[in-house]
Amino acid sequence: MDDLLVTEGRALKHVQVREYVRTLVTGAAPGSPAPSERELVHRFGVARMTVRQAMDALVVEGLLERIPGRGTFVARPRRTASRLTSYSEEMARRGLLPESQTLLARREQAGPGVARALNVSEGDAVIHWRRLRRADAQPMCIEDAYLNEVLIPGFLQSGMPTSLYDALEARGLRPTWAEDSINADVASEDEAELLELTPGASVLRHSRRGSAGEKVVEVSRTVYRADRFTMWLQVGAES
Amino acid sequence: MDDLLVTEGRALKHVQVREYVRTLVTGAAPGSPAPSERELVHRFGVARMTVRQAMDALVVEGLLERIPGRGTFVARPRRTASRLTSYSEEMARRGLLPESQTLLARREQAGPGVARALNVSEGDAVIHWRRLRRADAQPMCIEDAYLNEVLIPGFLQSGMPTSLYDALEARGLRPTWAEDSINADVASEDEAELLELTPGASVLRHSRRGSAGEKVVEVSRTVYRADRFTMWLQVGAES
DNA sequence: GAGTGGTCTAGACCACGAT
DNA sequence: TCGTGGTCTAGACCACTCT
Repeated sequence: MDDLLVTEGRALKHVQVREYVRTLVTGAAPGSPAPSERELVHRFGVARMTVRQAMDALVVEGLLERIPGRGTFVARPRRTASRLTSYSEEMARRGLLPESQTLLARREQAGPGVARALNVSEGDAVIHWRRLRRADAQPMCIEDAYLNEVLIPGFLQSGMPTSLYDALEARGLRPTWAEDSINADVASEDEAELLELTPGASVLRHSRRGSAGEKVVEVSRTVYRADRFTMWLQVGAES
Repeated sequence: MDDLLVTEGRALKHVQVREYVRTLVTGAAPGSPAPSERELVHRFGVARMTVRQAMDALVVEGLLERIPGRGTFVARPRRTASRLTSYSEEMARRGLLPESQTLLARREQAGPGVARALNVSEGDAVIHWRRLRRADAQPMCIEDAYLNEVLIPGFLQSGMPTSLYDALEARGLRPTWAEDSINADVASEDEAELLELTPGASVLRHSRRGSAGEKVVEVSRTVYRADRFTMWLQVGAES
């Protein structure tokens, strides 16, 4: 939120110092020295506590590392839990070309399960979006996404986007938090036909409840061809 | 109030204030007010910047939340990515009784795949621990864990623990970071026999590379009965 | 108007690392 | 010895909330 003030001419001093140091430091190799606190005091004509406030923020961010008696240095990037990735991003990471074919996109009344997951009342309007997704032209998965229409009015009318997560991000609603469940199963007849499998072939089922802040924005169920898809994830955080 | 501080002979002032506030605040309901900064200034006879340093630390920890013009309050606990949980913890969470039967526990020479994953050289000594794991007396999964023997000397001789993660934790090596891969498959004949399945039944395969700090401490492959196991996980972090 | 947190100053002394 | 970050002081003004 402080960042918003940078565009204004009257940015807070500690923000000015922080952003100045950030530009110096982004892209620099881990271990490179940052300016010393006293150097920044002279450069900006501010008190040392102000400089420390600026540097503190960057240290908390994980961008800088202080070493008493030596100085302040660019920190080695910390490993943290994965950002939630969209299907497009996932496939791009694997070097595959993602494609999507909308099978269904309409308003529905929320059933009991979807209503509970989306934190809405049964019968409330939700958007149901079903897509067959391919990678390098081969069927990969079928995804049923349910969205809370109250949060994204006019979504269906605005033309369906390529990437759901990009569309949500444009509205400030990209999920940053998700509860997932994953299990192994076999394909139903309908699924097998769409995925070009024989019924009974192995599939991976993935359910997600994705939230942005306090709001549940997405509930989805995806069924993947097990022979083409292995889920990768990183969990935990470096101490 | 001084009573709390007696344990520390020469604690730093901001640490004294921080720990005093922490004791007041732990267990308090989210939204409860913390002492105001000026109140702490008077109580401890310190400068306000010192109090702010103390409170800043608790805010960064996620314990407190500042609301300008109103005060400082106990924060609602933040959602963060799951701690890495052991099998025992996972089953306990589901209300099931975990059991483990060691099928194999010995030193081996690392093969190419395990060596690469564990960051050791091919042929280095590794510990291979294979267990059949049950939940409420029913077969649940087979786990093959590989451990870097250099990090845990005497592990095999010390008697096998019930929980690998507890044993690693006792050595300061509990993984806090993992790279996982998950896919769906069918049981092999050997797996089917141990898991009391028919060959070809659905299973969930889970591979993990778990690290503590910079060290890779655990590489494991686990095969779960799909009819009894659904993986749950939480990803991302609240913004 | 009183109280709160947010920002900021202009100094100070300390422990520690490098030279 | 000199420079570094770590700690600390005793004030100040601001914007904001609550009553």
